[in-house]
Amino acid sequence: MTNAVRKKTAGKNPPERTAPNISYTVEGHIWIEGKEGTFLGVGRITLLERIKEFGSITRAAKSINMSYRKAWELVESMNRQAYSPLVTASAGGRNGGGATVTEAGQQAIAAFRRLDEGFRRFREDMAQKIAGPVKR
Amino acid sequence: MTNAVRKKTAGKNPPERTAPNISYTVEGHIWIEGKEGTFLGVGRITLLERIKEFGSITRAAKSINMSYRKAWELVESMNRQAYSPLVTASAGGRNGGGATVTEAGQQAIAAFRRLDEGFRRFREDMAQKIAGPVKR
DNA sequence: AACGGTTATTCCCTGCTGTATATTACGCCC
DNA sequence: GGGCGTAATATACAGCAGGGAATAACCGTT
Repeated sequence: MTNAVRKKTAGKNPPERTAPNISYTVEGHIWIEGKEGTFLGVGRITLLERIKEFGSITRAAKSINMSYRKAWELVESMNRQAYSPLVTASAGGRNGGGATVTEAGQQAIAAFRRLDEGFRRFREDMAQKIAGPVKR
Repeated sequence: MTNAVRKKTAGKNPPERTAPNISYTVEGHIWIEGKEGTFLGVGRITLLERIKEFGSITRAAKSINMSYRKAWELVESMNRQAYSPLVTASAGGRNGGGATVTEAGQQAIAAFRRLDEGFRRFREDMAQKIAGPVKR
Protein backbone atom coordinates (compact mmCIF):
# COMPACT_ATOMS: atom_id res chain seq x y z
CA MET A 1 0.00 0.00 0.00
CA THR A 2 3.01 2.25 0.19
CA ASN A 3 3.46 4.47 -2.76
CA ALA A 4 6.51 5.40 -4.72
CA VAL A 5 8.08 8.65 -3.72
CA ARG A 6 8.91 10.98 -6.53
CA LYS A 7 12.17 12.38 -5.33
CA LYS A 8 13.96 13.43 -8.48
CA THR A 9 12.37 16.61 -9.69
CA ALA A 10 13.82 18.87 -12.28
CA GLY A 11 14.15 22.50 -11.35
CA LYS A 12 13.27 24.11 -8.10
CA ASN A 13 10.22 23.16 -6.10
CA PRO A 14 7.60 25.87 -5.74
CA PRO A 15 6.35 26.51 -2.17
CA GLU A 16 5.10 22.96 -1.85
CA ARG A 17 1.62 23.14 -3.21
CA THR A 18 1.39 19.38 -3.21
CA ALA A 19 2.62 16.79 -0.74
CA PRO A 20 4.86 13.98 -1.87
CA ASN A 21 3.63 11.15 0.33
CA ILE A 22 0.02 11.11 1.37
CA SER A 23 -2.31 8.68 3.01
CA TYR A 24 -6.03 9.22 3.20
CA THR A 25 -8.60 7.88 5.63
CA VAL A 26 -12.34 7.73 5.31
CA GLU A 27 -13.93 9.47 8.28
CA GLY A 28 -17.52 10.18 9.14
CA HIS A 29 -20.33 10.71 11.57
CA ILE A 30 -23.51 8.74 11.74
CA TRP A 31 -26.63 9.26 13.77
CA ILE A 32 -30.24 8.25 14.09
CA GLU A 33 -32.60 11.06 13.32
CA GLY A 34 -36.06 11.62 14.74
CA LYS A 35 -38.67 14.35 14.55
CA GLU A 36 -36.61 17.20 15.90
CA GLY A 37 -33.28 16.28 14.36
CA THR A 38 -30.64 14.15 16.00
CA PHE A 39 -32.05 11.41 18.19
CA LEU A 40 -29.00 9.22 18.87
CA GLY A 41 -25.36 10.00 18.07
CA VAL A 42 -21.99 9.11 19.51
CA GLY A 43 -22.06 11.97 22.03
CA ARG A 44 -25.53 11.14 23.24
CA ILE A 45 -24.77 7.43 23.51
CA THR A 46 -21.56 8.06 25.41
CA LEU A 47 -23.55 10.26 27.75
CA LEU A 48 -26.08 7.49 28.30
CA GLU A 49 -23.28 5.04 29.09
CA ARG A 50 -21.83 7.39 31.67
CA ILE A 51 -25.21 8.05 33.25
CA LYS A 52 -25.65 4.31 33.58
CA GLU A 53 -22.20 4.06 35.12
CA PHE A 54 -22.54 6.91 37.62
CA GLY A 55 -26.27 7.10 38.21
CA SER A 56 -26.06 10.90 37.92
CA ILE A 57 -26.34 13.38 35.08
CA THR A 58 -24.01 15.78 36.86
CA ARG A 59 -21.18 13.30 37.32
CA ALA A 60 -21.71 11.80 33.88
CA ALA A 61 -21.38 15.24 32.30
CA LYS A 62 -18.24 16.05 34.25
CA SER A 63 -16.61 12.75 33.27
CA ILE A 64 -16.72 13.77 29.62
CA ASN A 65 -16.09 17.50 30.16
CA MET A 66 -19.63 18.40 29.19
CA SER A 67 -21.61 21.14 30.88
CA TYR A 68 -24.62 20.00 32.87
CA ARG A 69 -26.73 22.30 30.77
CA LYS A 70 -25.70 20.56 27.58
CA ALA A 71 -26.09 17.09 29.09
CA TRP A 72 -29.56 17.91 30.34
CA GLU A 73 -30.60 19.24 26.95
CA LEU A 74 -29.43 16.04 25.27
CA VAL A 75 -31.29 13.85 27.76
CA GLU A 76 -34.46 15.88 27.25
CA SER A 77 -34.14 15.66 23.49
CA MET A 78 -33.67 11.91 23.60
CA ASN A 79 -36.59 11.39 25.95
CA ARG A 80 -38.87 13.50 23.79
CA GLN A 81 -38.09 11.56 20.66
CA ALA A 82 -38.06 8.06 22.09
CA TYR A 83 -41.05 5.75 22.30
CA SER A 84 -40.44 5.60 26.02
CA PRO A 85 -37.93 7.63 28.04
CA LEU A 86 -34.32 6.47 27.93
CA VAL A 87 -33.43 8.18 31.20
CA THR A 88 -35.49 8.76 34.32
CA ALA A 89 -34.29 11.25 36.88
CA SER A 90 -35.37 12.42 40.30
CA ALA A 91 -34.25 15.38 42.35
CA GLY A 92 -33.92 15.16 46.13
CA GLY A 93 -33.85 11.97 48.14
CA ARG A 94 -31.07 9.54 48.90
CA ASN A 95 -27.78 11.20 47.93
CA GLY A 96 -29.78 14.04 46.44
CA GLY A 97 -31.39 11.95 43.79
CA GLY A 98 -29.97 10.67 40.56
CA ALA A 99 -30.65 9.39 37.11
CA THR A 100 -31.20 5.93 35.73
CA VAL A 101 -30.91 4.54 32.24
CA THR A 102 -34.08 2.61 31.49
CA GLU A 103 -34.32 -0.72 29.74
CA ALA A 104 -35.22 1.15 26.56
CA GLY A 105 -32.13 3.26 27.08
CA GLN A 106 -29.88 0.23 27.34
CA GLN A 107 -31.38 -1.20 24.18
CA ALA A 108 -30.72 2.09 22.46
CA ILE A 109 -27.09 1.96 23.56
CA ALA A 110 -26.64 -1.57 22.24
CA ALA A 111 -28.40 -0.84 18.96
CA PHE A 112 -26.35 2.26 18.27
CA ARG A 113 -23.06 0.63 19.15
CA ARG A 114 -23.81 -2.15 16.69
CA LEU A 115 -24.64 0.45 14.06
CA ASP A 116 -21.49 2.43 14.74
CA GLU A 117 -19.32 -0.67 14.55
CA GLY A 118 -20.84 -1.55 11.20
CA PHE A 119 -20.08 1.99 10.07
CA ARG A 120 -16.48 1.64 11.16
CA ARG A 121 -16.09 -1.52 9.07
CA PHE A 122 -17.76 0.20 6.13
CA ARG A 123 -15.27 3.04 6.30
CA GLU A 124 -12.34 0.66 6.45
CA ASP A 125 -13.55 -1.22 3.40
CA MET A 126 -14.08 2.02 1.52
CA ALA A 127 -10.64 3.31 2.41
CA GLN A 128 -9.19 0.35 0.51
CA LYS A 129 -11.29 0.91 -2.58
CA ILE A 130 -10.65 4.62 -2.55
CA ALA A 131 -6.89 4.37 -2.44
CA GLY A 132 -6.61 3.66 -6.15
CA PRO A 133 -8.70 6.39 -7.78
CA VAL A 134 -7.68 9.17 -5.44
CA LYS A 135 -3.94 8.74 -5.56
CA ARG A 136 -1.80 9.86 -8.43
CA MET B 1 -41.76 29.84 35.09
CA THR B 2 -44.21 27.24 34.01
CA ASN B 3 -44.15 24.42 36.44
CA ALA B 4 -44.52 20.87 35.36
CA VAL B 5 -48.15 19.96 35.41
CA ARG B 6 -48.67 17.18 37.86
CA LYS B 7 -51.79 15.39 36.91
CA LYS B 8 -53.40 12.95 39.23
CA THR B 9 -55.57 11.76 36.44
CA ALA B 10 -55.70 8.14 35.48
CA GLY B 11 -57.24 8.32 32.06
CA LYS B 12 -55.73 11.48 30.59
CA ASN B 13 -52.46 11.33 28.73
CA PRO B 14 -49.57 13.18 30.35
CA PRO B 15 -48.13 16.19 28.45
CA GLU B 16 -46.90 13.97 25.66
CA ARG B 17 -43.40 13.14 26.73
CA THR B 18 -43.35 10.37 24.18
CA ALA B 19 -44.70 10.22 20.66
CA PRO B 20 -47.06 7.48 19.63
CA ASN B 21 -45.91 6.91 16.08
CA ILE B 22 -42.31 7.50 15.22
CA SER B 23 -40.11 6.75 12.28
CA TYR B 24 -36.36 6.99 12.43
CA THR B 25 -33.83 7.47 9.69
CA VAL B 26 -30.11 6.84 9.69
CA GLU B 27 -28.29 9.99 8.69
CA GLY B 28 -24.65 10.80 8.42
CA HIS B 29 -21.73 12.61 6.92
CA ILE B 30 -18.70 11.03 5.35
CA TRP B 31 -15.50 12.55 4.13
CA ILE B 32 -11.98 11.75 3.09
CA GLU B 33 -9.41 13.06 5.49
CA GLY B 34 -5.87 14.17 4.72
CA LYS B 35 -3.05 15.79 6.67
CA GLU B 36 -4.84 18.95 7.70
CA GLY B 37 -8.29 17.49 8.30
CA THR B 38 -11.04 17.29 5.75
CA PHE B 39 -9.79 16.72 2.23
CA LEU B 40 -13.00 15.85 0.34
CA GLY B 41 -16.57 16.17 1.57
CA VAL B 42 -19.97 16.81 0.05
CA GLY B 43 -19.59 20.59 0.19
CA ARG B 44 -16.16 20.55 -1.40
CA ILE B 45 -17.22 18.11 -4.12
CA THR B 46 -20.31 20.15 -4.94
CA LEU B 47 -18.07 23.18 -5.20
CA LEU B 48 -15.76 21.34 -7.59
CA GLU B 49 -18.72 20.36 -9.73
CA ARG B 50 -19.90 23.95 -9.93
CA ILE B 51 -16.44 25.22 -10.75
CA LYS B 52 -16.32 22.71 -13.57
CA GLU B 53 -19.74 23.89 -14.74
CA PHE B 54 -19.07 27.64 -14.59
CA GLY B 55 -15.31 27.87 -15.01
CA SER B 56 -15.21 30.44 -12.21
CA ILE B 57 -14.80 30.24 -8.45
CA THR B 58 -16.84 33.39 -8.00
CA ARG B 59 -19.85 32.15 -9.93
CA ALA B 60 -19.57 28.67 -8.50
CA ALA B 61 -19.64 30.09 -4.97
CA LYS B 62 -22.64 32.28 -5.71
CA SER B 63 -24.57 29.37 -7.21
CA ILE B 64 -24.49 27.60 -3.86
CA ASN B 65 -24.78 30.71 -1.68
CA MET B 66 -21.22 30.41 -0.48
CA SER B 67 -18.94 33.39 0.10
CA TYR B 68 -15.97 33.66 -2.25
CA ARG B 69 -13.67 33.64 0.74
CA LYS B 70 -15.01 30.31 1.92
CA ALA B 71 -14.88 28.81 -1.56
CA TRP B 72 -11.33 29.94 -2.06
CA GLU B 73 -10.26 28.50 1.28
CA LEU B 74 -11.77 25.15 0.35
CA VAL B 75 -10.04 25.11 -3.01
CA GLU B 76 -6.73 25.97 -1.39
CA SER B 77 -7.18 23.24 1.22
CA MET B 78 -7.97 20.66 -1.43
CA ASN B 79 -5.03 21.64 -3.60
CA ARG B 80 -2.64 21.52 -0.66
CA GLN B 81 -3.68 18.03 0.32
CA ALA B 82 -3.96 16.47 -3.13
CA TYR B 83 -1.16 14.72 -4.99
CA SER B 84 -1.69 17.21 -7.76
CA PRO B 85 -3.96 20.27 -7.75
CA LEU B 86 -7.66 19.67 -8.33
CA VAL B 87 -8.31 23.22 -9.48
CA THR B 88 -6.12 25.61 -11.41
CA ALA B 89 -7.02 29.28 -11.52
CA SER B 90 -5.73 32.37 -13.24
CA ALA B 91 -6.51 36.03 -12.70
CA GLY B 92 -6.76 38.43 -15.62
CA GLY B 93 -7.07 37.44 -19.25
CA ARG B 94 -10.03 36.49 -21.37
CA ASN B 95 -13.19 37.29 -19.42
CA GLY B 96 -11.05 38.20 -16.45
CA GLY B 97 -9.66 34.76 -15.98
CA GLY B 98 -11.28 31.76 -14.43
CA ALA B 99 -10.78 28.39 -12.83
CA THR B 100 -10.57 24.89 -14.23
CA VAL B 101 -11.08 21.51 -12.64
CA THR B 102 -8.12 19.36 -13.55
CA GLU B 103 -8.20 15.71 -14.58
CA ALA B 104 -7.25 14.80 -11.01
CA GLY B 105 -10.15 16.94 -9.83
CA GLN B 106 -12.63 15.13 -12.03
CA GLN B 107 -11.36 11.80 -10.79
CA ALA B 108 -11.78 13.05 -7.23
CA ILE B 109 -15.38 14.00 -7.99
CA ALA B 110 -16.15 10.59 -9.46
CA ALA B 111 -14.44 8.71 -6.64
CA PHE B 112 -16.23 10.64 -3.93
CA ARG B 113 -19.64 10.36 -5.58
CA ARG B 114 -19.18 6.59 -5.73
CA LEU B 115 -18.21 6.57 -2.07
CA ASP B 116 -21.17 8.73 -1.10
CA GLU B 117 -23.59 6.55 -3.02
CA GLY B 118 -22.26 3.48 -1.23
CA PHE B 119 -22.75 5.31 2.03
CA ARG B 120 -26.33 6.11 1.13
CA ARG B 121 -27.05 2.44 0.49
CA PHE B 122 -25.34 1.52 3.75
CA ARG B 123 -27.58 3.89 5.65
CA GLU B 124 -30.68 2.53 4.02
CA ASP B 125 -29.73 -1.03 4.88
CA MET B 126 -29.00 -0.03 8.46
CA ALA B 127 -32.28 1.78 8.83
CA GLN B 128 -34.04 -1.53 8.21
CA LYS B 129 -31.99 -3.43 10.77
CA ILE B 130 -32.34 -0.68 13.32
CA ALA B 131 -36.09 -0.45 13.19
CA GLY B 132 -36.56 -3.52 15.35
CA PRO B 133 -34.36 -2.85 18.36
CA VAL B 134 -35.10 0.85 18.64
CA LYS B 135 -38.85 0.71 18.58
CA ARG B 136 -40.97 -0.34 21.52
C1' DA C 1 -35.66 21.42 61.05
C1' DA C 2 -31.31 21.87 58.93
C1' DC C 3 -28.16 19.48 55.60
C1' DG C 4 -26.51 17.81 51.37
C1' DG C 5 -26.24 16.53 46.61
C1' DT C 6 -28.91 16.24 42.77
C1' DT C 7 -32.27 17.83 39.10
C1' DA C 8 -34.21 21.71 36.67
C1' DT C 9 -34.00 26.48 34.73
C1' DT C 10 -32.55 31.08 33.59
C1' DC C 11 -29.26 34.65 32.25
C1' DC C 12 -24.96 36.56 30.71
C1' DC C 13 -20.88 36.36 28.23
C1' DT C 14 -17.21 34.75 25.44
C1' DG C 15 -15.19 32.45 21.38
C1' DC C 16 -15.66 30.88 16.98
C1' DT C 17 -17.29 30.61 12.22
C1' DG C 18 -18.65 32.55 8.37
C1' DT C 19 -20.33 36.97 5.94
C1' DA C 20 -19.85 41.18 4.02
C1' DT C 21 -16.90 44.67 2.40
C1' DA C 22 -12.90 46.73 0.50
C1' DT C 23 -8.56 46.59 -1.94
C1' DT C 24 -5.03 45.01 -5.04
C1' DA C 25 -3.18 42.32 -8.93
C1' DC C 26 -3.79 40.22 -13.23
C1' DG C 27 -4.05 39.78 -18.35
C1' DC C 28 -6.92 39.57 -22.64
C1' DC C 29 -9.80 42.59 -25.63
C1' DC C 30 -11.25 46.73 -27.97
C1' DG D 1 -3.65 52.27 -22.71
C1' DG D 2 -8.31 51.90 -20.54
C1' DG D 3 -11.83 48.68 -19.31
C1' DC D 4 -13.58 44.54 -17.58
C1' DG D 5 -14.29 40.55 -14.76
C1' DT D 6 -11.82 37.51 -12.35
C1' DA D 7 -8.43 35.78 -8.64
C1' DA D 8 -6.27 36.80 -4.28
C1' DT D 9 -6.02 38.89 0.29
C1' DA D 10 -6.99 41.63 4.50
C1' DT D 11 -10.13 43.67 7.80
C1' DA D 12 -14.25 44.52 10.35
C1' DC D 13 -18.83 42.84 11.62
C1' DA D 14 -22.72 39.67 13.01
C1' DG D 15 -24.87 35.58 14.70
C1' DC D 16 -25.06 31.85 17.43
C1' DA D 17 -23.83 27.73 19.80
C1' DG D 18 -21.88 26.49 24.04
C1' DG D 19 -19.97 27.41 28.81
C1' DG D 20 -20.31 28.96 33.28
C1' DA D 21 -22.50 30.95 37.08
C1' DA D 22 -26.50 31.71 39.77
C1' DT D 23 -30.95 30.21 41.61
C1' DA D 24 -34.81 27.38 42.98
C1' DA D 25 -36.99 22.97 43.90
C1' DC D 26 -36.70 18.37 45.58
C1' DC D 27 -36.43 14.79 49.29
C1' DG D 28 -34.01 11.16 52.07
C1' DT D 29 -30.82 11.54 56.03
C1' DT D 30 -29.29 13.12 60.30
